[in-house]
Amino acid sequence: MSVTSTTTLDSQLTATWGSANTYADVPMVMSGYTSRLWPHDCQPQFWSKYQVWEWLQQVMDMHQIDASSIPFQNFDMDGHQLCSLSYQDFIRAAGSVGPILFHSITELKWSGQYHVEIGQMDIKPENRVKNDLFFLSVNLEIYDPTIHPLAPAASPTPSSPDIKRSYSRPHQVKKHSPRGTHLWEFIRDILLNPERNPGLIKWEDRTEGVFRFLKSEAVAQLWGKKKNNSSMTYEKLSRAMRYYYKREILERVDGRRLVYKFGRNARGWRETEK
DNA sequence: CATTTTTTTCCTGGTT
DNA sequence: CAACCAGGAAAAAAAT
Repeated sequence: MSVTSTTTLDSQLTATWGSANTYADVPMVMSGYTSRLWPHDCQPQFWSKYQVWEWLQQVMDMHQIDASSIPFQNFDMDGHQLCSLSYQDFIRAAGSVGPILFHSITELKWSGQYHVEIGQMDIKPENRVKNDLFFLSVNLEIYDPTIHPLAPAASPTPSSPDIKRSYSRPHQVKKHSPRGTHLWEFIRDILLNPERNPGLIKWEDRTEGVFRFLKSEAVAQLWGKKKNNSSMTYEKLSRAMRYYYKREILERVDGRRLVYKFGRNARGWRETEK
């Protein structure tokens, strides 16, 4: 293969997101979206201890903070208790990471849209480690816009002995697509996180679910980063996108290049989900 | 561990 | 010409 354009998208991306990813003290406040996706009753207030644990892991992951830097024991509580903690409580419980956690939970509280699946979750410590290594191995230091609030994120799950699917409820969560590891979800999550989406993809028609890639190669690069595949290209990514037509996850939009449209089988992108 | 689903690679050929 | 779009094939990766 001939390595054609080796234009460093890295620099382009890092330049765009720049230092915004260094969380000295909660810089960007996501005041952006007012969406209320996922009508799930998975608001932090109702989280189980286990879910609180997951949330912790995810936040740590997305900020690339070593999980051992905060005493998890301090968060041995359920969602209700977690939500009642004050900013100071967070500082006390997690030190310098406190603000980040506080910011995260605050966001989740008012937007009530996290969506963690308590059903079946593979619980393997290895996954955690694998994820951490993944992040560490990534040369780019860009902030992955897809791992925030509504994104289930790549991080599968940490291990937690007892509390597995303890949560009662006749028919557990029916969803069977954990992590947001699918391409279309990745794309969706970028669209849903405008604050951290430096013009990579843009809504063309928000209510119709039409969007357009502004920086095709950059998105491919980001996708590749997530899949730990540095040779991802838009050419290849787009092939995968085209397979979604058949499954009606995407609808074809011809004529306009780099434009796609969510189909009836794509969920979670509407501002006011059913 | 086997099967099925998704994604990745590669490619030929057409289009903007 | 460069950058896309369309799909077919086949292989690799992920799920289940």
